[in-house]
Amino acid sequence: MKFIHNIKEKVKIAFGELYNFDIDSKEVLINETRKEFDGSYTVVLFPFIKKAKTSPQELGVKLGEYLTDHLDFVSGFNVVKGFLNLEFEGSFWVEKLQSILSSDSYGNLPQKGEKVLVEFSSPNTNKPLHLGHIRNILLGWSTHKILEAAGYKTIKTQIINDRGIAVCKSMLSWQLFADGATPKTKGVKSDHFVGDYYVLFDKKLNEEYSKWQQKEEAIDVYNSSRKENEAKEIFFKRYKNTYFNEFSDLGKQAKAMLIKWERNDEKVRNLWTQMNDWCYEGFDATYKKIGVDFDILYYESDTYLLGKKSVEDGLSKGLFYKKEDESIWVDLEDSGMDQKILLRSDGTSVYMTQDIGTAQKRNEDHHCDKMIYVVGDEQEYHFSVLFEILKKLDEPYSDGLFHLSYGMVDLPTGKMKSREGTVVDADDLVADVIGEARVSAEERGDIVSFTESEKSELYRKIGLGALKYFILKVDPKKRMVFDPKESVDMQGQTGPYIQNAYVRIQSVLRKYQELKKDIKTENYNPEQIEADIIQKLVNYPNEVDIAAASYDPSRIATYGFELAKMYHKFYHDLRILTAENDLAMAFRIELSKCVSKVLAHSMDLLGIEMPERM
RNA sequence: GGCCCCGUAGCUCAACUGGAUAGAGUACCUGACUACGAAUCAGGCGGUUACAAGUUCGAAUCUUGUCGGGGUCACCA
Repeated sequence: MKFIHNIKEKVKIAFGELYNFDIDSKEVLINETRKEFDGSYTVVLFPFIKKAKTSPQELGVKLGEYLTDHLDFVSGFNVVKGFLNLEFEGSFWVEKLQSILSSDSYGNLPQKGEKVLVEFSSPNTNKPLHLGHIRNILLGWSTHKILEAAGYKTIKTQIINDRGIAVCKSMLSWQLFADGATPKTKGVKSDHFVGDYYVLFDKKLNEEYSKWQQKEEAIDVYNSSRKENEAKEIFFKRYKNTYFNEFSDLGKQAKAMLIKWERNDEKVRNLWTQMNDWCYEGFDATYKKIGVDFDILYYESDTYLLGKKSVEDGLSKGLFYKKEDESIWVDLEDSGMDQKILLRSDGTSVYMTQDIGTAQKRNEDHHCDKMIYVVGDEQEYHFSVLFEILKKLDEPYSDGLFHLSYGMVDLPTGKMKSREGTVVDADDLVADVIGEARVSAEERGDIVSFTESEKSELYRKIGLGALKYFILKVDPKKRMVFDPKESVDMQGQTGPYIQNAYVRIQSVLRKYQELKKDIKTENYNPEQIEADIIQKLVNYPNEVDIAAASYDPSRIATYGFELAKMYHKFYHDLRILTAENDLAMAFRIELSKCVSKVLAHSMDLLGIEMPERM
């Protein structure tokens, strides 16, 4: 977008020459002209009318004349209120198209020489992935693609929560109730198999809890700990966690198992390895289906002891403090936060300790300039605290930390609640969208020549294209409603709509191959819609840059739709292979090629693949 | 209750970070295939940007207050 910069510079010079005042060229605001007016780009004049001591109209005309005279690509102008609309030479757009066409990496920005680590997904190994993970995974994947395009080196990682009481629940449940069953003997996908025992644990615990509530012990607890007027039901709902920790037999067993795990008990460790392997096998299948992978994995079982040393170091430097009971804390009240515990009184670590250690380990491993954490917005406070602590510790990467916080995914019926069984399973979801794509594709019947495996590959591309677009088009930080019916729509602002624009172009290009004409297009004078499309194409690198800087894939999603929409209109209004003359045909082929390149590039940034036919 | 985020067409989302008459999709109504692919295109309907005040040339966007929704305030992760 160098020419935008040139315009700004010329505006600065013009103000000096015409009105004798000086500005910074950065103060000049240039927008794309709204489509109800003539012109391509618009200079906003309001900020300068005081200094110019004239009316917006006169300033606009003077400046417009100056720019038309001094910039060869400006062919004319019009002034509406305080807006100077600049009209561009057709040859300018034709040249721009040529330069996009000849670039084989259009949309990839120059290398920035920085390395960024992107953490996403990060599941627990006690149940399969669900819709919430899907939003996380798609955002993380897309963010890494966008950063790569923007010139960063990236490392995709996750922290796998493979230990702790939740994992022990599944393990214990399997040990008590499975009677040696395996995913194979049950014929169930292996991560779902593990999840089933997690659910079963909760069921058994509830049974145990209900029985306990009849006992005298429970009634004593109720009478002594309830709030005023609190009904039994409500009290016991609230009390469940305490029950688990203090009275439950299953709870005792699970906690005993956790302790054995920490002591490296061979039997427990073997069971743990087995069940985690089942999870990983299932997760990998899901990742593969979605089309994502990771460069390096971190496991909580390896990292949960990290960070202690830094806390001790921080303590000796006086950054942290120790209470009488030997627990270690940090005081962040100067930064508007609380006091936070970093090490328990018994010397064991907490979540925060671990995250400090993990960040340091990652930096030692990869020397990152930035680290992006894709984690739901319920952990915003945790990450502001973490980042503040890392700053206090003077970590070299601490200015490059970012919590890519995204809103929860709701269903039309409300929140997803695992207890109420309304959680949308990731594998089911993926299977549904692919199934829906099959139905739509078969209705259209343009794929009879496809083999079975080509067909299923196509359904996968279309179904996932619909799903991914549906989720990524929403601004990450906003909570979103996921309507399963709308997520499989293939018309309107959807992934398949964009894929369809691409497919149409491929079809035209295939036919053009047979004609094989070689015509120079530099003398072509583009139609309005053609110039508009080129303007859109020219803006693409800028969009990539902004999306990278704001970690926001939804910008790319919107861009892709707008470009596809313009192309569909162009395709409808103008003829390509049967154009008025060979010059127009050649130009429109070039334009189509460029559009298909940018569509494919932008959708690739979202993890959406383009079929050649559909 | 303290702090943080959000509130835009019936529904799902935009609005280049303070710029023009707030735009798309969907749903509903209408028109365009003996067209290079109709998963398309064109038109209609739909808004006091939750409400109120303020800041200025100009506010969905910034400030304050009210109402409504969510999150978070563990020696859990």
